Amino acid sequence: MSDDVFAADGRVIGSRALATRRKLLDATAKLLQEQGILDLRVVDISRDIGSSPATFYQYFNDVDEAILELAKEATEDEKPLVALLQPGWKAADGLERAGRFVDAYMVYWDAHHAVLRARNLKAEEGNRYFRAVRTEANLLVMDALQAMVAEGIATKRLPDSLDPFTTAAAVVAMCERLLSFQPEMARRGANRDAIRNTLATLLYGALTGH
Amino acid sequence: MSDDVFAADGRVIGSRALATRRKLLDATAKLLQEQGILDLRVVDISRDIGSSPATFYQYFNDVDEAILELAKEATEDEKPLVALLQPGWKAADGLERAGRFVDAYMVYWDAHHAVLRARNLKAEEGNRYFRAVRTEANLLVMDALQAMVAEGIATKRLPDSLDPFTTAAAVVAMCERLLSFQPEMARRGANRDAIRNTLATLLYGALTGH
DNA sequence: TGAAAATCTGACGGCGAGTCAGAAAGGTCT
DNA sequence: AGACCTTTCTGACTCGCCGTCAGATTTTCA
Repeated sequence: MSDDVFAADGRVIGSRALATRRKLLDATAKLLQEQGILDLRVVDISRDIGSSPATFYQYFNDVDEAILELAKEATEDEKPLVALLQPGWKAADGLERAGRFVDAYMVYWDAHHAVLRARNLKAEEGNRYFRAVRTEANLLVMDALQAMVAEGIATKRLPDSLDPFTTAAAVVAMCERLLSFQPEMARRGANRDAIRNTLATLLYGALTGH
Repeated sequence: MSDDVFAADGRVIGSRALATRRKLLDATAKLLQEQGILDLRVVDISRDIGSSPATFYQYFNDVDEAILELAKEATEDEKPLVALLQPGWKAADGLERAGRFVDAYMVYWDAHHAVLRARNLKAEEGNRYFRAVRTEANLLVMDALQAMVAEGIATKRLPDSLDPFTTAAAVVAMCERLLSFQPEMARRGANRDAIRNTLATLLYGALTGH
């Protein structure tokens, strides 16, 4: 009943319209990636699908609304990451498990980095809708991370000067931001493997105290 | 001879023009802070100083050029941070020294976050000038961080699976990004002190292995 | 003070945002 | 098939900002 999709004026749309809307979203994602959010034009998106700006406004009140939709779709792909963050990383396999999480995070990031960057920018600039989407996405992972830190503190491996929630945020921050730097670091000689292993080591340390 | 300041057409400008240019830069910073980069209009900047758009274009070819200038100015304020990152953080005082660095970083971030966010966005979207400015700024701090990590690895306190450069990048990433999250984390109960102490603990751990 | 240099701005052409009335396409019923 | 209705699309328009330039205004200094 409620996976109905709506046009900008609120009416439920049919299958032809749904296809058009999908094409617009894909074109938005593509151009966001190619040109960046600052040069994203509704005219270009429309032209890209061989249509006119008026068509775009049939489905979205503005570009933000389309990006927000893409951000929500990206959140779906973040959910599986949680499965890689079950407590109990031990010396024997902890580093390897951290590595697997980093690998998965890299794949996720690669697939959505343009949209995630846009989402974060809008969230940081105070847009409440983007804030909500980012929070929802981050909490998925952060709840799991927080539990691991709490366990580490309980077993005295980690100092109690760590706030679990903030530590979880720091770990997410590290992952996101380091991957943003990636192209530039590559230019300075740090390759993908070095980033991967360093990130895994840092995560393992911050989360377990090993 | 070469701290001359130039207008957009390349001529050297006098003191009246310099003052106008300064006012434009300040207004740009103010509006960047208030409205965010996506809604920044040359018209608004000009209006803010009681002038017309044409005046803006006397001094800058476009808004990016003004933001770039502000980013360069922000870099100056980052330099003093390096002094807080001399190797030799020991158990006795290391955590406290990490805390002092975090404090200084917070002040720096508060003063410039709008500009730094804009700089990072442009850099990540591939703008070479913003990339260069960001790299220059980050390297100041990262060279110092890298040296500390290298020392930690040499003394076997840190595992050699850490790449010093990447670790340095991760530390910068954590600082930058965590402060971005700050307003949102506050809403979820993590106060400024918790962030400060957690960040200090994580830095101390990542840099020294303690 | 008057002429030259420096600085500022009104006014304009161009382009993208967003709207709306009506055209086109698709579906239904007889 | 054809008349009619609903859904979807778009041409054409207004508005506001961008970036330019010629000329107005202010400052300088001989």
